[in-house]
Amino acid sequence: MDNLDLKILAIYRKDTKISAERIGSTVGLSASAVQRRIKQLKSSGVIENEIAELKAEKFGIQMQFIINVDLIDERNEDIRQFEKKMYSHPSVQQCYYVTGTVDFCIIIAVKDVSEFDLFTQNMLMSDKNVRSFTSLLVVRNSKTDLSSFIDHRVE
Amino acid sequence: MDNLDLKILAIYRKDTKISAERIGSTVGLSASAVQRRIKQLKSSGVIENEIAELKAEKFGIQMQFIINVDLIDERNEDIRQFEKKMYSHPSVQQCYYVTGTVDFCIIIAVKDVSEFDLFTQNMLMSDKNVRSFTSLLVVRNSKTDLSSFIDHRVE
DNA sequence: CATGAAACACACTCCCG
DNA sequence: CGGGAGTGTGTTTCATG
Repeated sequence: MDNLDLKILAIYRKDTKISAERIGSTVGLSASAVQRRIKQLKSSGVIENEIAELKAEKFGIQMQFIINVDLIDERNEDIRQFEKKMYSHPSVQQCYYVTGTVDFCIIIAVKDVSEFDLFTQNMLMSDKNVRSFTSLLVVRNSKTDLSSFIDHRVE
Repeated sequence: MDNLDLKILAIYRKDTKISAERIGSTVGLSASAVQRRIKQLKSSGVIENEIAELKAEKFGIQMQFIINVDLIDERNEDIRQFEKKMYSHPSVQQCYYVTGTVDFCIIIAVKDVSEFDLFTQNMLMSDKNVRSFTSLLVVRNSKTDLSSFIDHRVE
């Protein structure tokens, strides 16, 4: 993976529908070469998958919460069970199993406060293995993921 | 947006390279109809963008941390400034501005502990407006985002 | 060994019934 | 909505350096 690959990734990552010809014209390569490299990046696993990001508001989702959860029993089995329970719920976006002052950091997306309230009641308060949890309401969040990482490494 | 759209989204969201014909054969529609609907979903903004997910390990990234940050001054200007600073750093994946016991919840991806140490020194400890912060090491995390939300709503 | 150009195949676009 | 002709894109092959 050389610098040309990074340049291609920096563009392609943000928009997988862009044509290889356009990428080539900005990185200084023919369309064929760009397509070959993208294909190679896929087969080598650098590009894991190509997905569509959906606008949550279009589904009535208006709020996000970050919830830090502290469990009582922390055996491997308990951890797995809690994880599975979280991922089975449609509101759970992310479920991080962490080490530190808490055991889990989960991010949920809900319609309104009452849906959040229902979530905490049905998924956390009623769980005998949940010792405590604290919630943070997300006011603003701009996704980036690996974007800046790649962009900072190009050229 | 009807149930057919949801069915299409559930498939297309996970793999934007799948052909409309294959989607059509599973949802019971012609390729033309599927393409029309996808086009409509894009123009209406339900599909925000189509991106590639990259394997962090291929870039030497092995660890993730969740850092909860408490600021001293919380005027709009201070908030914006801190946000901007975070997003300018290549290790920052997510930066949530939240209300609750802390002001920010940021998620960073780094190569090793020393890179994490450098981050806290250069970005947090040296920041005069950072009152305190606590870090959580991510042990395990399976991405889902809106996946389960859509999948739960299909049919 | 990777590149660029050309022939090919496939998927999307658009129009029409 | 489904099917067809037309267009554009990715794929493959080949010759070149």
